[in-house]
Amino acid sequence: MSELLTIGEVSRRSGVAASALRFYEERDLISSERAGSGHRRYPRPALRRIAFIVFAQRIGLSLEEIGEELAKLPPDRAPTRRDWSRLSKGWATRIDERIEELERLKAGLTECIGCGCLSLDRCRLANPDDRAGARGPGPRYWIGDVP
Amino acid sequence: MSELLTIGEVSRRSGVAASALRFYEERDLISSERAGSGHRRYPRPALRRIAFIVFAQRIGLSLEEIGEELAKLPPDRAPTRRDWSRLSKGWATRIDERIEELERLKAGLTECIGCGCLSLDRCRLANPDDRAGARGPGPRYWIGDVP
DNA sequence: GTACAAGCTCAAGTCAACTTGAAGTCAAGG
DNA sequence: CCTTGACTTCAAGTTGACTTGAGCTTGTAC
Repeated sequence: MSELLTIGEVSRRSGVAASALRFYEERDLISSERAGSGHRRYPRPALRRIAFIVFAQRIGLSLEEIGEELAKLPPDRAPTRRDWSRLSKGWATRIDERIEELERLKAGLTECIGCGCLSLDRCRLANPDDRAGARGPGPRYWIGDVP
Repeated sequence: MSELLTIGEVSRRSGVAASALRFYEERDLISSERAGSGHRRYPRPALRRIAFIVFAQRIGLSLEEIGEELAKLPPDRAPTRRDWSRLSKGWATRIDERIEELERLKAGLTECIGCGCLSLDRCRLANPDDRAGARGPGPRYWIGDVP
């Protein structure tokens, strides 16, 4: 097990498909050195970077957002623990918001669907913040049944 | 305000774009009667069905899953409260699971990224169930950094 | 030296959930 | 009658996150 890892090794260790790793590289989320052959060689810290990406995805960030976060890392030196933990600051808030929404939805499960009203101003399927946050394609909010 | 609603009215009342409503109809998630003109006319119960769809989406179900749920409703009569609430049974479990994962991720935020280990067997970014549940494209789990 | 596994690039395909556009019809007000 | 807005269908486009395939090169094991 050498100092530098091949894409296959990184893929097995991270659980991320090699094609996905190449894709991430194309999007500048990760980078690799090249062997004389043109094959990718990853230094061990790349694994942490990839872990960070997977982690952030599970939380709900898009690759673009993740890229913006990663761009905040110092380009000149290997990131320290402090660097990493600074990045994930603020995520807790995001997680909490999503958890709150899920709690609301869970309440609505019995209160709204159970009772049959299913309208947001009376029940609590979504709050004003959710509505304000509606953007992009697809249904993002439920306006309610009153004029 | 008549007995039957036009697609525009339903769109305004539900917050779901008319194009999305047509799309749902194509996917047999909702249905409509037609006026002589060929224009869609929705009976009021359609609003509840649409609310159900939006609700289920927020919880994280795909349209296909939602379709399967809706197919369980009695085709011969208007669904009752009991019908609706039977559908949403089991969702609470699903919500709880997702909340638990988010809690784990939140813990990992400080424990794993903070400490720098970022590997799942030692930290708690994902549990065995998550790994087993890995399917479909994209990274779904993090195998860890040990052989 | 010869398989054959593993890598490479680049273009194109996939999937979900819609949206957009074109080309035409219908309904209501003046 | 005419305009304007709401509606229709059908085909094609969009976005995100990848995957797949073709065609070619490299590395390793016997």
